[in-house]
Amino acid sequence: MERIKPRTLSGFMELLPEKQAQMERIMETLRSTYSLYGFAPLDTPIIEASEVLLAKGGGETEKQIYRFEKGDSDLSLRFDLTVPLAKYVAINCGQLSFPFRRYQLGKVFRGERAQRGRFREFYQADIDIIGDGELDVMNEAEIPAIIYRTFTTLGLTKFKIRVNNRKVLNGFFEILELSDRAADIMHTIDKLDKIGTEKCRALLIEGGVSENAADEIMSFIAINGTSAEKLKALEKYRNKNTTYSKIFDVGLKELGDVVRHLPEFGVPESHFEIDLTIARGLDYYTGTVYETTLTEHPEIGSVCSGGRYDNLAEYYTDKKLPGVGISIGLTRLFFVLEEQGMLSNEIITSPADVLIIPMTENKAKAIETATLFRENGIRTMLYSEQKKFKSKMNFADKIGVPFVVFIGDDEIADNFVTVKNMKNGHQFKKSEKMAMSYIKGVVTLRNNSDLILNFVKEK
RNA sequence: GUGGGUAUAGCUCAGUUGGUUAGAGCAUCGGAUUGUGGUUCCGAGGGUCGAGGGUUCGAAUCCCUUUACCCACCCCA
Repeated sequence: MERIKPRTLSGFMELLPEKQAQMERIMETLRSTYSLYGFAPLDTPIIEASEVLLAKGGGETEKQIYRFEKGDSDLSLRFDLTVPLAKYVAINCGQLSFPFRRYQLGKVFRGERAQRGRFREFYQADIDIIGDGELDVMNEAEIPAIIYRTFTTLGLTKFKIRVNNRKVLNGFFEILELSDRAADIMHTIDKLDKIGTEKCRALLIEGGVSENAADEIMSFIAINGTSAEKLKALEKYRNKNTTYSKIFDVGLKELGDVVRHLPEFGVPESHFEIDLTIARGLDYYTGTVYETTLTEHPEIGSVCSGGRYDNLAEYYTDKKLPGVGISIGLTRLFFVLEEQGMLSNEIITSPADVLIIPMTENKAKAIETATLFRENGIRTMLYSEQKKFKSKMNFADKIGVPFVVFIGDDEIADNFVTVKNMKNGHQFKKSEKMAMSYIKGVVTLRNNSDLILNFVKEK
């Protein structure tokens, strides 16, 4: 028989059981943290009608989307969780209570070329708050608090949430009479970090911006200092918008409000900053935008970003649904943590808390003990294979199970079980029930004290 | 989509100017050792050298084509 060489597609992450256990633990942490802020869980299909996903049309999305036909149906794999949310809210808005807060962990797909830290299938962990017609700016200040708590709960300390406001940028461009080029300019300054000021200025001029305007832009985004100092420096652009909307002034007030409330929400000054170069590629953002990077690993890019949008579902409904949300690139985050050796090896990755090894043909007591353990919440594996003793112990070692229970003829005759602590090798005889409560106690203690990550290598 | 690199055992890789039967470490399996593991020792299995073509007496090695993967750009989480 000709065998086919098994392979996993490039850009698709597949983990061994131990790593998967760590991944699942991180996902649990995200879910519980999101829940703390009153977000409800949501799940939507991975496949949608292409016309729904591509309602906005054009651009990178169309190039990168996985699209196929099944019968007469034109179908696509979702490339983010925001568009499916828009669809969901448009369909169900009559039955939802607004502001609607939902979180969603799910796989998304992008048919771009894979590279370091960039995947074609990856998890996003999104939260969004959707308002009915209106949504207070306070929600925009709450979002970074959730990012902060999520990351610190995971055990991360070295990250920075960078905040900006699109209205500030758009208002500024309006002052320079460059509104028609706003998207291009934002795109260019967004790359400042990567390409440097010289090249950034050159690109602006190349894009048709006058030298004077380019210098204005460069000095605008070069504003530095603390958040308070930046806000103060921005005051000099106030009242310069000629149009009725006064968009810069509105944006500046929003940015000030957000920044002022962040410490009240529990985000320390050290972990956020105003960064006037943050623009975000997606053009539906209209207000506050966020980007979070690991300060020790800037090369990997943003691991969490998002922002405020005014009209989530405009392609599906007349209803005006403003919102704010962020997305954590979970697969990328996990990839960095794994690569940097930051994933704790203290975490329990064993699929079981105890392995019961029958030492005799008479398996009844072993099975009964397994049943008793399971009824009491102990993750129990029963080793049924007819292998040599050494093989059985090797198996116990490999899965990293903390306890082994032997049940042989002696145990059956005198009605006890032999419990062995695999960490220190200690071994003792106990009644089934005593063994059960002993193991349960130790396991519970370990679970609660477990850290997900260790940062020994964080300098 | 654009540019560069790599491809030899399950994994990480050696393999000389082209020359006998292509090697190592790790992993796997068996034995030393049938109620006490991680160590050690001994042994075994495992390869159409990515695929196709060419040059040559002879190709893992040189040439061409192709595919896959990796890195970077674009873009993004």
